[in-house]
Amino acid sequence: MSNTSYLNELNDVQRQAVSHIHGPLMVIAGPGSGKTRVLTYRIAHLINNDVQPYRILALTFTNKAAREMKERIERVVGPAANKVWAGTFHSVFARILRVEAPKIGYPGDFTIYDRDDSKSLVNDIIKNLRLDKKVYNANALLSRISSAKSNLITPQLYAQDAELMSYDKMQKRPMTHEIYKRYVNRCFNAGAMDFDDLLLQMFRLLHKNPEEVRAKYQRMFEYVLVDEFQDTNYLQYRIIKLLVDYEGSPYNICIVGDDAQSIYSFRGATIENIFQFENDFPEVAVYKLEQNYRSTEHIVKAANEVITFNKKQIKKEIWTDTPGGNKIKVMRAISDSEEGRIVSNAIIEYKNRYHLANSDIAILYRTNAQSRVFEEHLRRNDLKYKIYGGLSFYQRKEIKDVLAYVRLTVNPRDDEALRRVINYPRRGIGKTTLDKLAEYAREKEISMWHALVEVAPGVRSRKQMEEFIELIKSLRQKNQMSNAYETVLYIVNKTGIYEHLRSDNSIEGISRLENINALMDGVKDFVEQDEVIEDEFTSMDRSLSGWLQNVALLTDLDNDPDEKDFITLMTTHSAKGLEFPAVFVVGLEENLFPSFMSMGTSEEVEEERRLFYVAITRAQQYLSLSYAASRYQFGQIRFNDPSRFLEELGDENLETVEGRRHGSSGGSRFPEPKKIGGIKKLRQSRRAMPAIDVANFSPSPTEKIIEGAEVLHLKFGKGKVVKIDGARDNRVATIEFENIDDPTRRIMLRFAKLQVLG
DNA sequence: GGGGGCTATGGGGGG
DNA sequence: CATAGCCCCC
Repeated sequence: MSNTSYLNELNDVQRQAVSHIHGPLMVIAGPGSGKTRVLTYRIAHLINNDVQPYRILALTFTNKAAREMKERIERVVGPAANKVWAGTFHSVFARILRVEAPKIGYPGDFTIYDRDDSKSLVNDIIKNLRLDKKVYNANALLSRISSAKSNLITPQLYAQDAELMSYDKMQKRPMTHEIYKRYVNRCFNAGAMDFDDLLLQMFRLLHKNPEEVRAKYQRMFEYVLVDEFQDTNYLQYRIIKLLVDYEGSPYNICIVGDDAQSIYSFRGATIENIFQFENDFPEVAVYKLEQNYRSTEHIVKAANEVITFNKKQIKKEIWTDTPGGNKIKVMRAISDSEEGRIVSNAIIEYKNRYHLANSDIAILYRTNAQSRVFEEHLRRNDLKYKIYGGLSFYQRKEIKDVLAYVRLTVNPRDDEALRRVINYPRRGIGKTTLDKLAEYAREKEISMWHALVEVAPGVRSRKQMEEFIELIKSLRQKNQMSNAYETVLYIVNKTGIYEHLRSDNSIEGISRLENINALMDGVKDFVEQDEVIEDEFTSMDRSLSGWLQNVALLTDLDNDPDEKDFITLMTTHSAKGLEFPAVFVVGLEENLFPSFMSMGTSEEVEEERRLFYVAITRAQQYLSLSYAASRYQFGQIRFNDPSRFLEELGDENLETVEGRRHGSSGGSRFPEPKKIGGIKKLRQSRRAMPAIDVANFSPSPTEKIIEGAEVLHLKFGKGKVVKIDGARDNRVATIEFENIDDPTRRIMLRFAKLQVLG
């Protein structure tokens, strides 16, 4: 046995968990309690105890987590770490399905439909059925379909389920089951799997082939570990059980999780799996990691405090033995843009006072749309930053266009890809032709590609269609003879995409071209990867098809940025598992965090609270929370109360910051907020703020704004002009507003949006 | 029958 | 603020 000095880096509970080799094991791990360390050291420990690396399966939820895990294992055991089956549920199953999918009727080169593909497919089905797409909302239907799949409810079972059917009837969507059925058929006929299918088809594969397939993987995966178990759904748990729960199994299953950090119930995750696990594996050994090594005392205490407002939880209290540290700062901004300014000013101050690097700092928000104002202010202050998520590289139009051709090259039955590019670049195949084609395909239950081949000879746009067919055939032929890079190069040239983009000299056009080039570089890297791992699953993976499968499951989070020292901007969801010396959690307002979409039931609010818990526990030393009194949301100004979560942190952990004056900093049209009171007091004063009917708001011409006029301002509400000074373009109105804390405001008429009343 | 421009509509978190 | 669908022109 090799070096086991890593055991000395662990506390007692951690060490027990790591050294637990045989039988089921559950680790409940609070934030910052060394969960990843336990997981990786346990894998290293297994390898040191002569377990073959490729017989260890470690499932995570993000590629990043999987990659980090591998890197950390490698530091202990060396290159053998690369043979561990560590990856996301989706990527590991996709890898297996590439080999095994033909056993359940799919091609090995199956396409992965992303969310947009699924959505346009559902919309097409709705159109075919002549249903009202306002009633039959594609997103609602997709979430219905997704949750059916995640609960192993087939279209047949769905139609027999009285509860589901009556719910749909109540929602005025009685045809949901029919849409579900058609959706499944259309995906299957296109040789495509959506994200849920990667799990569902894996389940079906194991379930239907107990001898050849299931037994093979049961034997292969001697040890199974699941990270973030609280985020698993029913289907994922069933797959895990198929792999480890069988006659004669060693039951070497280890799950790691924290119910307080369960934030994915919207995609079917259920904490019930934790309770179920204890029932299914009664001999399970349970270890609770509660000592927090990450954050200073006030942060830890506030986190404990806030989570007690949730009824549903496994009792657990995190603690730290390093007392002291800063209190949590709470900052109020008058508007969303002001919030951007306050936060970037605070960042500058932190960097100076605490000598922080950009990379020590993160701004976390509830929704991607909030990133814009921070971006603006950070750029203005020359602070380097990187935004994660949002429109990822692979979701950009030009990238999706190229990928659609790649998909067609690999699998011409891919209807969604075909629809996307059959007329891009323009080749004279319009809506009418496409509709005819689609109808033909639907009647004969064949793919659009086959329809195209059959229909082409006898119709008016014959020539264009035949050209397209020849194009795709030539791409396929090229792919037979060349490597992935050469084929993609051929694709962008032969299809005319490259030419088309090069003729566009706008800034957007140039950036599109750059993106295509970046994509090409990516393929090249992929092809030239020199790492050779010879097994049934990876030896063939340098192909175009392998590359496609790879990128289909990548997200923005997976790209390493060129610049190293940057401030991180990301959603609270994607921040899970990360930590930063200084964290700014922003937009802490009712209707935003908690989200207006999740305020209906107490369960939903509890999930939002767990999300908040995740957010604040990312901070190691300096935590700042901010909220804006007014904010642009959906194209209008909204006034929201400060988030309820701010009141749940325990006042002794908070420090409410006075708005500092930065008179010369300019840029903002809004005066600094003056004295900031306690949050409760603010709440009351805010309530007096009238909601402005934005639809009927129309700014008056500036000459109408004279002394004594009653005016309405979009952000500040109703007020009276007391004075006008300056001349022409530089006129400034002094206005007393009725319902804001700091009523006297000076407003530049050139920029102001004021409506004269009466 | 295809192409281009305009209007209306919807808008969360992610593999 | 982005995309889909619609209308009008070629």
